[in-house]
Amino acid sequence: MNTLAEENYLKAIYHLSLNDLNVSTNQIAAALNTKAASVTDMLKKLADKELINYEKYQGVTLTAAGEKIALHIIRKHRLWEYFLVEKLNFKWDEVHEMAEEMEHISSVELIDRLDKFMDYPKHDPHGDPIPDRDGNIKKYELKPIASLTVNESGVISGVRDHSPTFLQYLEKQQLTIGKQIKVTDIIEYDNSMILQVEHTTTHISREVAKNLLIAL
Amino acid sequence: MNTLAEENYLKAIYHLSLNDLNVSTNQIAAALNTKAASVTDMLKKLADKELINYEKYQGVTLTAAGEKIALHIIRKHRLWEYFLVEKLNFKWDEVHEMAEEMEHISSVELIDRLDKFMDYPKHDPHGDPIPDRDGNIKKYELKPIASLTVNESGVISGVRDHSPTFLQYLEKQQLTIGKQIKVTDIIEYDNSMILQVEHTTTHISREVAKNLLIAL
DNA sequence: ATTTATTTTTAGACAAGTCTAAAAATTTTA
DNA sequence: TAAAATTTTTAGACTTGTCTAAAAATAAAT
Repeated sequence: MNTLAEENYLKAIYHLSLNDLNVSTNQIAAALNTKAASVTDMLKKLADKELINYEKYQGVTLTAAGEKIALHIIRKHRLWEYFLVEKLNFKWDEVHEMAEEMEHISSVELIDRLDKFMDYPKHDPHGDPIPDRDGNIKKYELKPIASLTVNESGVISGVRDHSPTFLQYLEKQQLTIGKQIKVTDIIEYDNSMILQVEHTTTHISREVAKNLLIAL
Repeated sequence: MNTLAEENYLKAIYHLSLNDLNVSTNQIAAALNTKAASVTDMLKKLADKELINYEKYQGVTLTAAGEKIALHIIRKHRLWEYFLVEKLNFKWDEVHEMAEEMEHISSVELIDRLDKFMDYPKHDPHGDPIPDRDGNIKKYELKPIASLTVNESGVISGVRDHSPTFLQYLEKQQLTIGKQIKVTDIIEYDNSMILQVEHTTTHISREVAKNLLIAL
């Protein structure tokens, strides 16, 4: 259907679109670890296939068809991540690279059965929503802990940084998905925050607070 | 490590080696649905990497390194087939194409955990032995039902033809892995055989008898 | 033991996806 | 708003894996 490279471009454009309406060539190049010239070549191909809207120098957006494909890849990625954590007992910081390969396995029937096997999970191990088979995805309604003020609380429900080092740090501090937290103090000097997490207290930097998300 | 194409060539050569010591260019081309000229190109590349022993016009054999890679791919293929049948409830005739994609997922840790998750199966759904993580594989010690004489019996333990049509036929006749069979008669005219399978009687052609294997 | 048929290899070409270097367009800055 | 900086595109080249057509080697047949 589509090549591996095309799928990776569509997925990258989808993710970048969440932050910027028009995605630039350089952004895509950075996300895919390739060069701008290569990106331009591929953008022409994807535009020919009507998977993206592309005008020279103006950046790109996904067409409905392109977005559907991107969401299908993301669905597969997140279901496989869930499988790896829940069934094969990998940690949440270990599964991304494997899922990057597994998301390209083509069978739709396989993914539907996998979904059923795991009893239709709604979120992957990092709290990201899993699109359904028609490409419907729950709107992302989380906000960073950094936006809270003293005495506000919430439930940890997602992360903005998926890097293993960040995830390992959170694990060590017990700051994992589902945990109830409360902001007990904010240090004015550096905007770092003191959190109450279950029965312990943790001190996190503003950097961490911006990348840890709670449910609204 | 190795490209997808290289892995497919090594696997094909391994399978063909089970019937012929030296595998010919044309045999490989037929197995991979490609042209002899393309095969020659790839054989040079694999020989450069010392994964095959190759002398012009003489056919090829796998080196120890090449065989190890082939067996690793086959291990992954068969474990994924087992997963698809035992965990996702696919039928034995539906899993080959999916496993062809899944066998190229690279993580060794993933496969070891999958193996454990399924409690270390020894055979895939078609009765083929699953190599261990070091590339050791049980010697194939099965013989076709066609080699039996009247009143001999055995347990169905493998197939020589993995095509969906053959597997579906066997399924319908209840001729599946693990079934005890006994030859009650052989029709001299066409060498077809009458089998006792549990409490029923089935009549199979010589063609089928050659492709259905029982344990020694 | 030659001729014929078959198999295999070489030669040259092509598509996908990438790259570097240079040109063109856009954006920023003074 | 014109010059400078940045971004994006074009041009041309390279790699991987494939192909067709033709040449070379091997095997089969008379």
